[in-house]
Amino acid sequence: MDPVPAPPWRKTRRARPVKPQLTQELIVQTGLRIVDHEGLDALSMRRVAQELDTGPASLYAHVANKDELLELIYERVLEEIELPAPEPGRWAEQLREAVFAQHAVFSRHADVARVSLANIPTGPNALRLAEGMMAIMVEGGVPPRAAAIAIDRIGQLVAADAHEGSLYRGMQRASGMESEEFVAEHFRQIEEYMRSLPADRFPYLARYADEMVKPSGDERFAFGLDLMIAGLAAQVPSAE
Amino acid sequence: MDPVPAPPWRKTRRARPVKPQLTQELIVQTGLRIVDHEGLDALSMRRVAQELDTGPASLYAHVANKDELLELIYERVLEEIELPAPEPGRWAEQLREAVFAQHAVFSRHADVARVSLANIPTGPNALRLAEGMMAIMVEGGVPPRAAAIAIDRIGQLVAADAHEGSLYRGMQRASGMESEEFVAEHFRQIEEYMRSLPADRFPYLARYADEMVKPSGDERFAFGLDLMIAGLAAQVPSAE
DNA sequence: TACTTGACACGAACGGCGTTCGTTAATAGA
DNA sequence: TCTATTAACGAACGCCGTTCGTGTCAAGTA
Repeated sequence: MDPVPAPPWRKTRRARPVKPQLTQELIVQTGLRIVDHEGLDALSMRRVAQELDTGPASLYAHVANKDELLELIYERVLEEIELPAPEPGRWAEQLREAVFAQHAVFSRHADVARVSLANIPTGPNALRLAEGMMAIMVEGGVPPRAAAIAIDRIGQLVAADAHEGSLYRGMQRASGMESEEFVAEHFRQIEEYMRSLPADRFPYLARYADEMVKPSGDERFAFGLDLMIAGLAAQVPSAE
Repeated sequence: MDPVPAPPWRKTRRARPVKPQLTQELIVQTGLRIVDHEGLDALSMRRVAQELDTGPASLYAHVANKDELLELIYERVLEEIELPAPEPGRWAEQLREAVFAQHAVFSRHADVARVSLANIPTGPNALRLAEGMMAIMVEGGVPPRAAAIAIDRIGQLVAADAHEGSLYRGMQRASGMESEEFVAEHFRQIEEYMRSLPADRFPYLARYADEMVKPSGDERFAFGLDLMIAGLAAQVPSAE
């Protein structure tokens, strides 16, 4: 279906608005859509170009390289995260809520989290989040030095956890099974394996296989976060 | 320099022990050496084959695919980690030491940590470590359920941290600078950037840029770990 | 109106990757 | 000594990120 040349009597102005003009914005949108629908591994310059009905070379006029594209996609996702204004009395709850909000956004865009692990985030939105969390903690009485490191550690926690989630999504995608039954089956296998270990060399694993396998991803995440927040609360001077 | 056919009067037995026989063991060793010296990104089936003076196809007789090779390399590294026998009175110190031991091993093999993040480790050595840490904690009085999740969370912490370290190593490798001056320069830039932010929109970052940037990687790691251990200690019944 | 310029678009190609196929060569067993 | 098995491997396939040189079209200039 080769394009027929436009008849000469038609005004040649606006010759091809048929294809939306290529912009960085459009490329980032398209990239994010691919990552969300098909996973990070499916994202390639060629795939994005194909989706936009052009060749890979065309993208490089708007994006320096694939790394920059990934960074732009990541920043776009961070934009979705909202932070509350500090209320000193309930800094711990606010911090917890803010972190869960981040967690939720990364759950929506599962594979994007892998990008945050692969780069040290310093874009404008990463700074906005750091500022907000710093405000909540410092106003709540957490020593600035502890708050500063805590932001780093919590960011790592969220990223690592979302990354893990994305791993399961990838395995499930590869297996072609339904999400729930796949994860259940996977954990069932691990538990069975642990129980089958020789009880003389692995007494604890065999005994507590249940405890090791059962907690859901969300429970594990909340557990780790609460450990950290509790430890942080112990460092608020008035609480000593 | 084509090989000259061996003279017929020489015993043809042991025709070519010149090249050591290809084994999985040898392939894993070679792979680990490449990862340690040139980074994970430099590891390819072709690179390993070249190092062993053969073609990439030859490797597939001993290793299913690249993922399996990575898993084998990872297991090999885990072998280096040693765990103490539990002494109930000082479970927290023992746990701390065990985790630092893991951290140290991953520092020696910086890029291998990225493998542990990309797979959910269930090999024999991963189980051995889980068993040992479970023993230390349960004998110390930590509730089994909390201990089980804590192992998961601490493992993630170590992996994420080593991953971050490997990131810096990669950036440094790419920049061609010396290790120390590069990291120092990088942090100097970030601090300067934070200080330059508009103080009305980023008051905390501008004010506490120092605290955010200064702590070393080891300090951050220890901080996060200690938060978790403190939180865990609070869950030991006798301590309530 | 005719010509120049500059930015965007893009086909083709380069060198790399993981993996597979079909063949060869060497070993071990009968 | 002949045969069955298996490790080794050259060549190729279909991907990838990226670059180069060319084409094309709109805006600016004379």
